[in-house]
Amino acid sequence: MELYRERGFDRTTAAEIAARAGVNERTFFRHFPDKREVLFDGEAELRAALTRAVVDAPAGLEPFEVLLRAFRESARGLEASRPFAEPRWRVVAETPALRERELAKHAWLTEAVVDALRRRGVGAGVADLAARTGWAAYQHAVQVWIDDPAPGLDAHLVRAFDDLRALSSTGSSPADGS
Amino acid sequence: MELYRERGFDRTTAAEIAARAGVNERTFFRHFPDKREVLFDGEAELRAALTRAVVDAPAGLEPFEVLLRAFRESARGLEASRPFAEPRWRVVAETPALRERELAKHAWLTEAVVDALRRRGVGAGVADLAARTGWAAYQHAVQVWIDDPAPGLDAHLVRAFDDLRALSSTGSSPADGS
DNA sequence: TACTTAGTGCCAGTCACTGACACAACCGGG
DNA sequence: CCCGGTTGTGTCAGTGACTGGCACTAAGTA
Repeated sequence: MELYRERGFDRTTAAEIAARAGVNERTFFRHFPDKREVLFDGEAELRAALTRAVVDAPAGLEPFEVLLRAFRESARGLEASRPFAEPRWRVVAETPALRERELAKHAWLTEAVVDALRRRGVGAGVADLAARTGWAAYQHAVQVWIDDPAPGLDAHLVRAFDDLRALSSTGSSPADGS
Repeated sequence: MELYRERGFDRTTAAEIAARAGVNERTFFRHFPDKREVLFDGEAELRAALTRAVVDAPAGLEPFEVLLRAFRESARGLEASRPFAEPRWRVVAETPALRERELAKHAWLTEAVVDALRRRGVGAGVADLAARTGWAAYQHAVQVWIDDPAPGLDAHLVRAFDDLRALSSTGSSPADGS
């Protein structure tokens, strides 16, 4: 389905994608609600995995500890699939319409994290704040890792949460390696 | 232009909007790049105001202190315009396509905050992390304020940053009022 | 074998958006 | 006073993403 890489997303028609898949255009739209959705297929599994990781984390952990654990876990899968995922990132990054959809997916995943935290007994307000800011730190780590894969996503993730702690304590600013 | 409220966004055609504005459909698309953009018009000013607030903040402040100041300042305008903004929220909230666009605008605003922080001499990595997580806390506060306006957005904002601090220090969880 | 269900092709229609061309209003300087 | 350029607009024709409706086929089930 990576006609997108050849001609770019905008210059690829739904009819072309369907033809490449040996199928009718109408049939294509029966499998995917729209043209963009093709690139965001695994998100449901990711959501489930994230939810599970949060819910199944050991009791007694603070919300951010739970989130860091869950993100590190899901990051393993992301790191393993980087070779396949990388060309997809490129297409998404250069196409505004796809970036919008990606952000929507992230909001959807964040909601899942909120729900999962609440299932652990975390209050609604704290769950929302923790999920939003934790997700932001996660995305920061992913972005840094995309630009500089050498240290590994896991290391970037741990560092992001450390830096966030340092930022929050109104004492000293963390050292900046970038 | 609030035909959207009467018939909903999806059931309102660009031709209808243009007609209501006493103008041709083609002319409509010369003023707005697309149908959604109509509802996100002040964003450029908001971006400028946010950038200015961050850049002009007193020297010596920590990144989160700068952000909290800037957000509190921009929140004043938001609080004042709530009566006009509220119906708009409703339309956006119930229309997935508009929520996507809103998230894209937020990403755009976050980038502006990153740039503004960097202009203060904040390192690239810290600026990105602080802007993302700070923005997340801001959005959390706005959401809480939408659901419960009584305490004022400013109070919610201060509380969000306090709670974030409490969440980050791996000691105790903040009390949850929700 | 008869009945249902899922997956597909085909057709016609709506609607967001775009490029091209033409026309009118205004604005500068000659 | 007129003229060339800029700006804002209307009109038309076209592309392409989607949608509803109908018919057909293949597979599963009683």
